[in-house]
Amino acid sequence: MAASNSNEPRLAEVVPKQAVTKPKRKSLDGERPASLKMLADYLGLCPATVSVVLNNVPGRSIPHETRERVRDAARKFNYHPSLLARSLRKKRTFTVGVLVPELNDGYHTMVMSGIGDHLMREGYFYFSAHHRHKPDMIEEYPRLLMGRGAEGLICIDTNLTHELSVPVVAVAGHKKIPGVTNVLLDHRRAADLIVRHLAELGHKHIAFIKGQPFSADSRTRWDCITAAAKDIGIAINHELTVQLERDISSPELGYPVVQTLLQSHKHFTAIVAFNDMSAIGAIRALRDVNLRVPEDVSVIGFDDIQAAAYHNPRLTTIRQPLHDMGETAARILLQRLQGFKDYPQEFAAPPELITRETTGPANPRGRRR
Amino acid sequence: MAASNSNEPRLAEVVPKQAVTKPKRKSLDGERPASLKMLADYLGLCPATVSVVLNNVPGRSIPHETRERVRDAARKFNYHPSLLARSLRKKRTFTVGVLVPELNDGYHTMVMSGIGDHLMREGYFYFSAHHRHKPDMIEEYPRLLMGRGAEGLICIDTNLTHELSVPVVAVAGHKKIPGVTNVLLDHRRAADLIVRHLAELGHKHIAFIKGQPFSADSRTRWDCITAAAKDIGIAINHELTVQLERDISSPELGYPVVQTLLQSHKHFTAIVAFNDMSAIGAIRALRDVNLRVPEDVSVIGFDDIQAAAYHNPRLTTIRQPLHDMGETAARILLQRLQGFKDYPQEFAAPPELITRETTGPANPRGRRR
DNA sequence: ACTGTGTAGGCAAACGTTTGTCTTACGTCA
DNA sequence: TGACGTAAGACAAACGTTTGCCTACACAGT
Repeated sequence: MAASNSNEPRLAEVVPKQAVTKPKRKSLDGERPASLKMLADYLGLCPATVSVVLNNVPGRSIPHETRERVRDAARKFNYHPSLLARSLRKKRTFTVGVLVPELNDGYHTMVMSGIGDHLMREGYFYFSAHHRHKPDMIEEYPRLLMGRGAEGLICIDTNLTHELSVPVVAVAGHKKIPGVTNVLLDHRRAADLIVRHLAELGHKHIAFIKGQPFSADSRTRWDCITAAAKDIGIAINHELTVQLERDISSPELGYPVVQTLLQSHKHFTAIVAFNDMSAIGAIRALRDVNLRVPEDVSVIGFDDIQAAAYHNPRLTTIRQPLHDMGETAARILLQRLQGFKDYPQEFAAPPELITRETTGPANPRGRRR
Repeated sequence: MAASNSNEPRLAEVVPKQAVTKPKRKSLDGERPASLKMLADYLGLCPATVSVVLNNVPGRSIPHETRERVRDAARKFNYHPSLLARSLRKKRTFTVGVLVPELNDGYHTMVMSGIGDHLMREGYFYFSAHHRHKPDMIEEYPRLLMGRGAEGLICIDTNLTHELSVPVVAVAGHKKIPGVTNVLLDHRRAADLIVRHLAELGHKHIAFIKGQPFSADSRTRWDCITAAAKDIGIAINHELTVQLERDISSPELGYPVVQTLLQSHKHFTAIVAFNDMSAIGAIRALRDVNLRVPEDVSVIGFDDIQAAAYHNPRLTTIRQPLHDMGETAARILLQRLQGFKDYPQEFAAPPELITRETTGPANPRGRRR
C-alpha cells in the first residue's frame, strides 16, 4: 500500500505530548503502530470520524476534501487498523480453524492447499492444528481454536464425536452430526470403478487392504467395495482381506500386511489397496518375493498422490479431487458463516479412475511361489 | 516455558455434557458465552476481582472462600476468557505466522510439522499462509499476518527482501537480514558428502541439476558443491550443468532438464540433483532412453523425502533433518519473543548421506547412446 | 419569524479483558 | 483513644475499534 513515503513519518512531531516531553519512554513514540486516535489527534477530528471515512461507511456525510485529508494521513502514518480491536467490537474475526491429523501427509496437505486457496482469496485467515489421531486432542483443539476466535472449523479426516457451537465442515467425514457438513468422495462410484476395472481385466481372486479404524474413510470405503463387488458378481474372500493398523504415512504402511498375505499362500491376482501409500508398500512386498506387477499381480491404489504417477511402475489408482474438495469445504463453510441457511448437508465429489501401469489382465496362474 | 497462564480454566471438562442434562438454560447465560461481567454480576463482585481470582494474580488478597465461589461460578457457566479481549489488553497474542511457498510439498510440510509440534507444545497457535513464490504475496502476507496479531514469523524457503518489525526465523534462508535468524542445513558438509561419495565410486564426469532461482537454497547449495568439487579435485563441466525452472513439486520438475542434458550427447556417469523430486524425474528420463540406474548412471538426490526410500530403485540422497529444523526454528522464535537477546544469528543442521540403490561404481563407458 | 432539511462531525457507549490505585471496614497496638 | 496496618474488593482507565445518536450550524421555503 503506502510504499511511497521515503522519509519516515515522525508521529512524534505532531503529537508532542509524548515524545517531546518524555524522551525516555522510547516505546511510545514512532515505533508504536498508528491508531485511530493518533490519526484523529493529528487531523483535529475524532476517532469515530476517521473510522467512518476509512471504512467508507455508507450514509455518512463527510465532504470529499476531509476524506482525502484522512486518507492521506492514514497513508502517511502507515495506518493499519488493529484487527484484534475490530474483531472484539464487531464480533467477527474472519478466521477459521483447520484441524488435521498430520501436517506431513500428501492427502491432508493437498486438501489444505485447496482450503488455503479459497480462504485467502476471500480474505480469511486460518489457524491450523494437528492431532495425530489422539482422541484427547480431537476433543480439545476445537475448543482452543474457537477460543482463539475461529468462527468455524474445517476438519480433515477427523472423527468428530459431537456437535460443536460453530459451523463445521468435515472433509472425509462420514458421521452425521448436527451442524457438520460432510465433504467426501462419492465412494459408491469409486468402488464401482475399482471393481469393474479389475473385473474387466478378468480378475476374480482379489485381495483387499482395508484402512485403519481411525481413518475416517475406512469404514465407508470398505462397505462400498463389498457392495460393488456384490453388484458385479465378484466374491470377496475374507481370507484375502487384510487390515492396516499403523499410523504412519509412508509405504511401510502396506509392506507388512502384504507380507502376511503372501505367507498365507492363498491364490489372488490383484490387490485393492486402501490408499496409494499402502499400494506402493504392497508392490515392494510383491517384488521382494519376485512377483511382477502387473504381470503376476495387479495393484490398484487410491487417492492419486503425486508419487503415484512417478512410481515405477506408474500406479493405477482412483483420483480424489482433493484440492477441489478443500476448496469446496472452505466455500461451504464461508457460506454458512455468511448466514446461508440451506447449505448442503453433504457434498460428494466425483472420483476418477486413473489407469496406469500397475493393473493388467489377470494371470491365470495367479501369483507363483 | 509454557505460555504464561498455566491456570487457564479447564472448565468444560468439569461441566457435565450439557446437551443431555440441561434442556433449559439457566437464566443468566442466554445466548452469548459467559463474560467476566456476567460472572461478576452473578457473584455480586466486580469483573476485576473475578479476573484476579481466575488468573491467580499474585499479591492480591482474596479469601479462599471467595476464590472458590468464583471458580465454581466460572465452571458453572462454562466461562472461557475471550482471548481477543485479553490480547488487546495485554498486547500479547501467543500467535505466530508461518509463511510457506506451497502447502502441498513434502519439504515444506515436514518442516511445518516440526514447527507445529513445538508451537502447540508451548501453547502458541499459528496462522499459515502460502505464497507460491509470488513476490507480491511475499511482500504482502507478512504485513497481513502481523496485522492479525502474529508476534513473530517463520518463513520457510522464502526469499525475504527486507527487515520486518517482528522477530523472524527463516528456514532455508540465506540472506543476512537484521532481525532474521536463519535455520539452514550445513550445506558445506552436505556438498562434501555428495562429492566425496561419488568420487569414491570413481565418478569423474558428473552432471548437476541446479535449483530454481526462486528457491532459497539454490545459490548456496551450488556454491558449496563447486567448492567441495574443487577441494576433492573433481572438475565441473558447465556443459553438464542444467537448471530447474518450473515451479512445481512433482518429478516432472526434473524430467525435461535431463532430456535436454541427454540430447547434448555429453559424457557423464552421475547426476547430482537439486532435490529428490527432480532426481526421480531424472531417473525416469534416463530409463526412458534405456539407461540403467545405477549401472549406467548414478543419481543422487537431496532432502530424503518419504518417496525417496520407496522409490524404485531406492534413492540415494542427503537427508535434511527437516522436522528438527522446524522445531528449532520455532524454539528460536519463541526464545526471541520471550526477550532472549543473544539468540544465534544462524543455526546449521547436520546433513546425513543416505546410501541406497541409485548410486554405484562409475561405468567406464558412461552413458551409452 | 418559524419550520424543515441537510451537512459535518462530535459524543459516548459498547466489545471483554487487565492492572494500578483507592476505599472501606476491621482489628491491633501503644 | 488515636494511629496504623491490612484484608477485601471496588473503581476506573486503559487496549483500538465501531456505531447509534446527538448537536450545531447553514440554508431554503412558507
